[in-house]
Amino acid sequence: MGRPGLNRSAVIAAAADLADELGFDAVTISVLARHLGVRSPTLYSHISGATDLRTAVTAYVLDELADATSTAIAAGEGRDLLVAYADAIRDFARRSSGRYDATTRQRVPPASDPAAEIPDSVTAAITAGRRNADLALTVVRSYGIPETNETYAVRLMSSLIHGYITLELAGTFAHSDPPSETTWPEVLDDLDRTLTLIATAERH
Amino acid sequence: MGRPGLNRSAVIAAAADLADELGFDAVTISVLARHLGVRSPTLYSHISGATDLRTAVTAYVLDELADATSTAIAAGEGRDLLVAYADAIRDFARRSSGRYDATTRQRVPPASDPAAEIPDSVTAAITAGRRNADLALTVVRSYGIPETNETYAVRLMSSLIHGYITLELAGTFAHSDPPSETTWPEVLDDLDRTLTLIATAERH
DNA sequence: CTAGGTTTCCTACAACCGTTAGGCAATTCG
DNA sequence: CGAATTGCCTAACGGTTGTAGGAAACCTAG
Repeated sequence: MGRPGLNRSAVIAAAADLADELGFDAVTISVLARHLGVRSPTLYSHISGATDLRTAVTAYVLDELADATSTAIAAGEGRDLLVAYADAIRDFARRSSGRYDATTRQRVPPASDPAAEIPDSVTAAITAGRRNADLALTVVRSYGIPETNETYAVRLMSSLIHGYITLELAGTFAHSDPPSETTWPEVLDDLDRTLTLIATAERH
Repeated sequence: MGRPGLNRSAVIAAAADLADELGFDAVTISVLARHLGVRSPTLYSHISGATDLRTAVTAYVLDELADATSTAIAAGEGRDLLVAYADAIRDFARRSSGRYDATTRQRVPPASDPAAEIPDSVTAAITAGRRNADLALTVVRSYGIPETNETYAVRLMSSLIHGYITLELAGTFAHSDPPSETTWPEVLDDLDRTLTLIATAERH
């Protein structure tokens, strides 16, 4: 039925590649259409607009990231697990910075109109986001952190990893010694120490 | 000489306010012109284009942020200084999220063409960025951290603070207990502990 | 008070992007 | 082979960036 050609998945995957090539800001209908060798209106058969496209890319990339970290933390626990997890995220961000940008640059819609339909891409992004949150929880739990402090530990770990990667990618660390490559393991050392402390010591 | 009216500073200040009102993405020639009650081409007398405008806003806001943290850390040392510093940044980000976005969303130009002129707004942003970096260094130094580890400590502290604020602003912490307000002081506690450790313990 | 110069702002225009509407052609199924 | 389905197209509209050139307002000098 009908003739074969592009489909939604192919369009979104191409958009993710485009983000890596030219930056997430270049993920736009016209640029993407040019890259795919079609005219702009063609894409509206597969996506419902520019925001839908970008949100769909975010969801797609969040799933890729969850896949990457998921396989990285397949084995090990405690410090090894933390390093594997953090390295997986950082490697992902360095290998494809446009994709990583997509995971952070997408604002959650203000949920303004309760009558408004929630697009598929939004729920997909939320689901994929939760998947990543669950993986972070797995890492924290391997430290034996009591349930009361799980959320706190996830926030601490995520903030530090995300913050370091963001600043590194923005070039903030590029103009001072030592190289960012050197300080990264030290950051993980200190994070490991703190997570261990949270697991063992009683907190007020 | 000439008639009075807008000038570059007024335009950029208005753009910063616009970022807080409608988000940094809304900082665009046409929207800004509408807000100022003039036509779009008018703004080209004061700025050289959309990118120049956004970069100038970044520089302007980075200076505001440096002002805020600078007065916050006027007194105190160690833990008190850290809390004052971090709270100043977080308060700034929460009070004006569009402005804070401007500090992070601006990519450094790839410095592609060595023959290309570097616009004033870019050098201003770099200078303002360095001002903020120096303030971070002041906080770290008050812990008595040896010079060898200063850069590392700045990176650790900046990553954690920036990461937490970014995720908090993105709403990542909004759907889990305890509230973000509660975990923030704990983050600073752990950061204080780690900075103290870096200052006293010998590091490999 | 008038003339010049300077600066601000405007209209007009070209190019590009997002988006909608409607039509042609290719493919697949009965 | 015919028909439904689907993919892509052209045409067109509104909005945005950016350029060119002109008109009005203001300050200063004579």
